[in-house]
Amino acid sequence: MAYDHTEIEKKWRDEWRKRGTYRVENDTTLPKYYVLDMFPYPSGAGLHVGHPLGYIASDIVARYKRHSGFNVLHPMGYDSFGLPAEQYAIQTGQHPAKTTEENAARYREQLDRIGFSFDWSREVRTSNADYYKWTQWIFLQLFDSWYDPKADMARPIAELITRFEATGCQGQDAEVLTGDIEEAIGPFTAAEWKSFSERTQQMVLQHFRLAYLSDAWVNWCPALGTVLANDEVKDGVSERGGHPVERKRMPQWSMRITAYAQRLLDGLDELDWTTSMKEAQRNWIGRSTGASVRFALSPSPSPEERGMRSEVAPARAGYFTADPAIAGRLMAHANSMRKNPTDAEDKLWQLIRGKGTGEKIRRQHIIDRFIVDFVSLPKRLVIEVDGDIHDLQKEEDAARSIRLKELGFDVIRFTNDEVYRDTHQVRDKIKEVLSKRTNVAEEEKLAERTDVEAATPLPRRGAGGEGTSPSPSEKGPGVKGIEVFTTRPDTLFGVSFLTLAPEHELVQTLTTATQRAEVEAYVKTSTNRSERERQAEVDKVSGVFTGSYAKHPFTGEDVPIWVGDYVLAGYGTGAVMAVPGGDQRDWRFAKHFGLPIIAVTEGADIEKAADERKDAVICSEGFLKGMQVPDAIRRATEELEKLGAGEGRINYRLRDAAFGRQRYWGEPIPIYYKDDIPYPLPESELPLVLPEVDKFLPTETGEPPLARAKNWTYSPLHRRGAGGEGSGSPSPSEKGLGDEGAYPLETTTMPGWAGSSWYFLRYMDPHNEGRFASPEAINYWQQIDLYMGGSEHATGHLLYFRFWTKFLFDRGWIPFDEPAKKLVNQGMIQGVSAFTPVVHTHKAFLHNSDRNGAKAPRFLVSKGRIPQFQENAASDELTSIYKENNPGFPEIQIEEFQATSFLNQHVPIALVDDKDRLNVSLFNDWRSQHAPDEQYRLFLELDGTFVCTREVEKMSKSKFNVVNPDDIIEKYGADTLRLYEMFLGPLEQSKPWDTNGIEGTSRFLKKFWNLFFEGDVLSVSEEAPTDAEQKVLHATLKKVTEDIGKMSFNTSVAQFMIAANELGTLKCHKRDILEPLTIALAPFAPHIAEELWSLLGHADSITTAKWPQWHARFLEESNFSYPISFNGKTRLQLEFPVALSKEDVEAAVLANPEVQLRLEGKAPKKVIVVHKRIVNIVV
RNA sequence: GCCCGGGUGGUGAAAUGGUAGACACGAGGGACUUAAAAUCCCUUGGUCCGUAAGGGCCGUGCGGGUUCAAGUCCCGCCUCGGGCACCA
Repeated sequence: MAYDHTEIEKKWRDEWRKRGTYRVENDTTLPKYYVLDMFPYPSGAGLHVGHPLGYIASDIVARYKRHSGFNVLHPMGYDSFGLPAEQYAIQTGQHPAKTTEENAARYREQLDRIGFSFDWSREVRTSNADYYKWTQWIFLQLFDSWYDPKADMARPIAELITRFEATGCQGQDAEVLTGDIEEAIGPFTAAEWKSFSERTQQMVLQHFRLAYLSDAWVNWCPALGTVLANDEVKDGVSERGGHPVERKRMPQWSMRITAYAQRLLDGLDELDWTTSMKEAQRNWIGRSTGASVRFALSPSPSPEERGMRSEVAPARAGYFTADPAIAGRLMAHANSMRKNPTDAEDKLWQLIRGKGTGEKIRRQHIIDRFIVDFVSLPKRLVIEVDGDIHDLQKEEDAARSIRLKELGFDVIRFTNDEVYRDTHQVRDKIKEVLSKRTNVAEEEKLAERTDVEAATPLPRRGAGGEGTSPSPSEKGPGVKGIEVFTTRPDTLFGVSFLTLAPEHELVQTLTTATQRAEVEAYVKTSTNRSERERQAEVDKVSGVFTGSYAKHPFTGEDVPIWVGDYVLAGYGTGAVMAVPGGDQRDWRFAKHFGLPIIAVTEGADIEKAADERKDAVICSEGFLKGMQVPDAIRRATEELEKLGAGEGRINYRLRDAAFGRQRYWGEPIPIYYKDDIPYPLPESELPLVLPEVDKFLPTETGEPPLARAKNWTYSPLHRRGAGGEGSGSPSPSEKGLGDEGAYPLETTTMPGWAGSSWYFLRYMDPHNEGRFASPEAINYWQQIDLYMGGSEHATGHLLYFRFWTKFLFDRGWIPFDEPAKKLVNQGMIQGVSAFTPVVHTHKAFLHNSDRNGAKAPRFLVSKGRIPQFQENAASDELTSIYKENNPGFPEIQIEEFQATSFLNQHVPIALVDDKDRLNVSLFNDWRSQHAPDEQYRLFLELDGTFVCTREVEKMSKSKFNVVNPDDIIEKYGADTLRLYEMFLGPLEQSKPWDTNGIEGTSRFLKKFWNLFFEGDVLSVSEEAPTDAEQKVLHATLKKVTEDIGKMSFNTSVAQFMIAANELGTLKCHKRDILEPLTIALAPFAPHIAEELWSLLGHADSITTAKWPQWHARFLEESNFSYPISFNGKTRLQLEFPVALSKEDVEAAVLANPEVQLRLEGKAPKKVIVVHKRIVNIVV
């Protein structure tokens, strides 16, 4: 009977479905094994042959483990929220849910055809509300948690509040602060905490929550209309689509992954992941040890020089780090100023509040880094009432106005006197100005945004606001100066200047009047430059002097402070101590601006370059002179600590992860705003279902698409959902929120990585309605034993995945803190692309010729004729064609006709045969469909064929090199496809797909099938196997068993081939051989194995069969054929009994006449005999 | 620039320091066949000597080294792929 893959595979697909063969129970009596493939995004393009590679490998392991007595969890589902479906929705108006559904159905169909043992009853999709309910729930847990560095774990935020109420946040306790704000928040007492308004308290808490709202620099991608996480940006463009990305500051939900930096690093040590994967994560986390060094400011320049109040600068200078604390204080201050307005302010407020001017006016509002007295956000008008103090700071006010102007605000000022004299007149004046101003289209957005800003203590906000004169606690000992981070404190004596990032918050403060214009211009241009531009110009040195000086902590000398964009705002403190003698970047900066370069290490040639060696001796003057670098680092750190000018410090490159997306197709963030402060939706309100919208675009005012939804609000007293029915009584906490009505809901949605950060847990218990997964299920299944997926997820998914797992562990929801014990990356299967060389017409025609409107077809040149073209031999031919096509251009001067340069144009690989010959008629058909308007000419070989070129590259639709598994399956069957993908080479390696090779595995299956048949009749004998047959069987079982353990599937397939070939030669049709072999083959080729199994008379599925053990006794040989080598070169083979001792082998070898002949009578210097291996004779 | 991987026939590749190229594709030759497909058999790293049987030499990116023995270990380079990148 011939092997009919189509019929067999269909039969067993149906049968498996019917029988529920792959259904997995949470059966706790069996040992468990959890095999997981990385979550696929169901793209519209469907699967190509590269996608299933990892799935096949993991399926083999899953099936093998099942044969070996494990209860195996091997689920599949879809990461079904994401940008492509949404982009498609924007273009076509199709709801992303619909496209996603269709794509998933197509994926399912394709996956089913390959014969995977997935338990589809456990399928999860991130876009299903019963799934994302729990994604939202986890978000709420993150929002409700802070990271306690003392316990080194996440804790409920309630504990923090209790602590604040009891002891405030002081001294040692201030260390509790994590991440960006670690050092920034000023201490406060319990009493102060209690006196804070609800608003202020919530803002302080934002600094601690693991999911928090802040104003942050983000990667904004205008083309995608959303922010991107760092790992989604590659080389300054978006990973998806390659759109430019710019830096932008905006309110943003973030995840405090930085709190976990050290644990994410440490955890790697115990994981069985590839080194490259671990290295990528280590790199991304980027831990570096060094010291923080504080440079006090040199005596401040006079107020005139500085252009601002002298007391502000040093005080502010105490708050040098990325500085939410100041903002926190600023807000608190703004609040208190609202409560304690000046008389004039209050007088005016009473008139203009409410609808007094026809516009909503806010008072004491933070804009950028200033608190303004009054503002109309929609009309972008700032109203200032100046007290006497302003007379002293005209210049600062001017600077402030400039900054506000940049942001689109105009400022009108009134003096106290004016207000006192006639408040109404002032009001009318304001009304008049307001009425002339156009309402900024983004009214709503702006109002919200700035409110959020105001509600959020912002990093790097600080200096400059009037009335923010520092409290006593901000002055005094707290004043530290400029803090820098360095990994080389040993080079401190080589510091010749400091450099601040242009975004550094002290730049404004430190800039002297004379330098102001230059600095501001510089800061402006460098912040406006896109990331890409900045990256492209890394070799360009730029910077500007602020005019100020800092004090060297050891020498006390004045060190000039510069601004330079080679310093990154986001790393360390955004400031560096420049050691041009020891750091190449500093060196280039110093060279460029003629700053002094001090040699720090012995033997350095500082004229040529900085010396960055770490195995050197310090030579700069000072107490470190003569010390080895590592010793000097230690000593310098100690000295800094003694002086209170710094301390040892560890820095991470890892940034907090941007979490919100200004997009529709994602999980809604379960947050509502009351008084602009984010509050968590009560758990009972989950899931917060993604609302329907009329369009999937941002609103006219630039708000995310969710803002289009009707009633996108939350009313504590009226339950959301299901038409307001069953309005259960609100919980006490809900009551506490008051009943003012509907609060706006958050309009950004979660990023793609949210749902995929915990999906492995849901598979354990996918239908649980009361918990993300039951503790029983989690305790049983535990961690993933084998996680299979692409290495491109090294710094994105896999880091967040580990982060959420650690978090859930901290809060006691799961009993382990790493998701996947073993990780294997399958390589990429590349495509083979075919190209037709095309004459580069610009080179050919446009040379020195007037060519307006001239047309020419594309000249496609067969590979073999290229040399002829390059020698210009075809130019007459081309010229005539060119003239033919341009009858209106009789006088075209084709001065020099050269077709020396060729471009490669993709053609579908399917149109090219295995000798690279193009099927011209199919090609013509394809062209007429694909580019009907474009003319072309083919230049054939002399034999009339057209030969293409080939290249291996990524498999993708646009390169016309995609091979669809469906086609392969139709022709050869799924089992052949599975075997071939495994046979192609080592799993981890990337390799090109070449369909030609598939014949080999296809033949193998036929041969294997034929072992069971004689002619057309099933013929399996019950005869006892011979030793030779047993040897084939057991050698195969041994090899395959060992290879599966090593995930070396290509060699196991080769071994199956050897077995089939040898058993074929032996004409073996014996059950005792074939049956175990069939079980061993089952994980690789499940359909044919299942069919043969049933033909062997089994009613049960082969998947329940026990894995056959191999026995060494069948592999024992009585003789071994020793290779006899002379000086390591094998010359002959001699067979001896295995039992023969080394000495006997040696004697026998030397006695051999051929060996004697080769020795030419000389005695060998040495004879090495390795038992059952080799004999080497040294002569 | 830094950090990871790789580099073996025409191709995909195999090889606990112990016979380099298993297995497969492709190619060449042959059998069966009216023919083709399918199937089966033989040859297939390069090169030289030989009519032949057979034999010699060279070969795992390059150059050194360790060893009785190196694709495998060590040192230095070249090169391809991936990750990170003014990260102080």
